Amino acid sequence: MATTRDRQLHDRQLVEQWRSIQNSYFRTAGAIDRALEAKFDIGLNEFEILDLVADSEESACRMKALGERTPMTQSAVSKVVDRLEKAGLVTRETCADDRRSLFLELTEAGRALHANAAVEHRALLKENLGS
Amino acid sequence: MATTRDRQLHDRQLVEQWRSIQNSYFRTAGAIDRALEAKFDIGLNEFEILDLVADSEESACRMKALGERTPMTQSAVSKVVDRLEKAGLVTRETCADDRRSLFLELTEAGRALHANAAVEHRALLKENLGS
DNA sequence: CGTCATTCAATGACAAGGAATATGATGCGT
DNA sequence: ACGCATCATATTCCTTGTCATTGAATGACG
Repeated sequence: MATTRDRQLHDRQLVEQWRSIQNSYFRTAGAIDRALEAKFDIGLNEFEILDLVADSEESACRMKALGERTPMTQSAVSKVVDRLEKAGLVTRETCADDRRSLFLELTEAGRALHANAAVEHRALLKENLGS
Repeated sequence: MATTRDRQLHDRQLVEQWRSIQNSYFRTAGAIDRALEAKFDIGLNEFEILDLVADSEESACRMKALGERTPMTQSAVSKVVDRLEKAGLVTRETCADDRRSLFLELTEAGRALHANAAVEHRALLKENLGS
């Protein structure tokens, strides 16, 4: 039977596990964010969106799809795309068959920046996630 | 020798691993945050501080120590404590031997709320982290 | 002591994210 | 064709976080 002491021990381990996840998440995200900011003048969230757009270089009306592949809110995605657009890295193209939806496309500058930033991103992931 | 294809595969796995960490972090943090907000009217960060204060129910000039045990910035901690104090859950006590530092102490209300919230917190950790 | 560098914490200006809501487009039921 | 629910996105408002700076206290050292 589970004693009170067992329960406390288990709770303590859970909390330790959680703190360790938090730390490694923040350490990694922070390192990547600072590096991208410094070298390419974009934040982590902006890169993540760029990365998703680059990844699905095919059909479909993006915005919606993006929302499903990131933990960001719909409004956060909308604002990140605003910034990317202002920075000249992506364009919003209206979608012929459903004018509510939007296509996102990388500009040449966007493609170039993504290529370089991705190298940095992967390197920092490797460094921080081990393996 | 490592081919270009090997490198691409490895990168893809790294990115997958990272997205999985992100998702589980946000899922867990989000669930806890919403639950605490709904039932106890405090956010996750506020609870984490409360938890740390409750945990080190002993000596030492807190604020500083807190900064070392959480990924939050010093100024974030300061503001979280502001809110906790306004909510009547902790008090800032000046520290006799170093008047730059501060003690934090739980009020009775703080202790009570922490006790209840901790149950919820642990339960959600267990649910989300598995085990 | 008097200075100077350092430390702890608070603050103000600003950026970013979330919730709720607005806007406009679609599509269904009648 | 009209009204209505629903969908994709944008926008507004508010909260929270960060950065840089400030203020006060301390400590080291000549």
